[in-house]
Amino acid sequence: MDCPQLKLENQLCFPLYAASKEITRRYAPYLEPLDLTYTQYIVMLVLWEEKKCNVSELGKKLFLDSGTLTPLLKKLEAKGYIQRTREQSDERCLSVSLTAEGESLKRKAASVPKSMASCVNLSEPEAKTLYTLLYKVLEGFTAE
Amino acid sequence: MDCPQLKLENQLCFPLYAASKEITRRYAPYLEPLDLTYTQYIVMLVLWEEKKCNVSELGKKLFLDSGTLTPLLKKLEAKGYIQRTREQSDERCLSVSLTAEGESLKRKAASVPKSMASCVNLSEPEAKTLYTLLYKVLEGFTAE
DNA sequence: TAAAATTGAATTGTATACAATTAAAATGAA
DNA sequence: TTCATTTTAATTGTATACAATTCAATTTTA
Repeated sequence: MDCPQLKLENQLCFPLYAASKEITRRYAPYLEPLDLTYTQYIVMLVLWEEKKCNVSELGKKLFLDSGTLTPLLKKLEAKGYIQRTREQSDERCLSVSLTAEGESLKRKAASVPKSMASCVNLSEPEAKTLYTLLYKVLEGFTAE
Repeated sequence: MDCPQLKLENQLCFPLYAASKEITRRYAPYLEPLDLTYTQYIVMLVLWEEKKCNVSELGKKLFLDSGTLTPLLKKLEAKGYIQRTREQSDERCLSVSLTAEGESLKRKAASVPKSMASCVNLSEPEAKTLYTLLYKVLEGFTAE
């Protein structure tokens, strides 16, 4: 059995998987001064934009479920970056919002994207193409 | 603070992270009949090509370390797909090779790539471009 | 309106991931 | 040749991920 389609080099999934992991790993040194992991960082990105968000909204935006988010949000709360409160109007919903400390952390994070961009060896147009193709893959999925 | 560079939509890392996770997740139904997870599957891809490989070689090819591979390889051994033996010439090295059952699993796996490709909503040239850009990112990293 | 269905988080269980450390084996230098 | 160094896996500890289940709150329906 030759099966060229089973060769690692013929998979599209693999460089996607490997590149994603490598990028996440290389974020760590830049995120460590903020006391954030990569996943915690993208949650903070949403909150810096939205100010307030419940768990299911976070999950939809970030492709994460409550099994991942619940413990992660408890950690962010323990660090003092966010508050978790039940919504008055619907006690099922957990509302997540920034503390003053969480808000001020945004200033320290401002330099992270530039530092990371310099790690990725792509030209601006290449990066844009990659971005577009990745979103096309994602949207092709959500279409189901 | 406006900080456009901190918006989720301006990150290249995020669609990479999300698309990778989604693809991995969508492999599961196709891999379940093989009793393989995604990571176990890519280990098998290497072994179907190489026949024999030690842990550090696997790690280099797949961007995984021994902390991930050691327990994963023990599971593949427990399933009866691989053998783990110390090399005669250097007892530090653990040689991983296919059993007859692991080898014959290749036949059942042959249809997986085509099934997955149909999940990804890209034209052939788009997929090729994506592939090339992802490897460029990966190679830019290994250059350090 | 009371029961059924749905929704939103939390919990449980399994499987990665990776940093840091450990331990054994092999190599190299004095 | 002996001891320090290096190499290779394994182990430990922390942090995701996600499927499946549970549980409480809300909504829908008969």
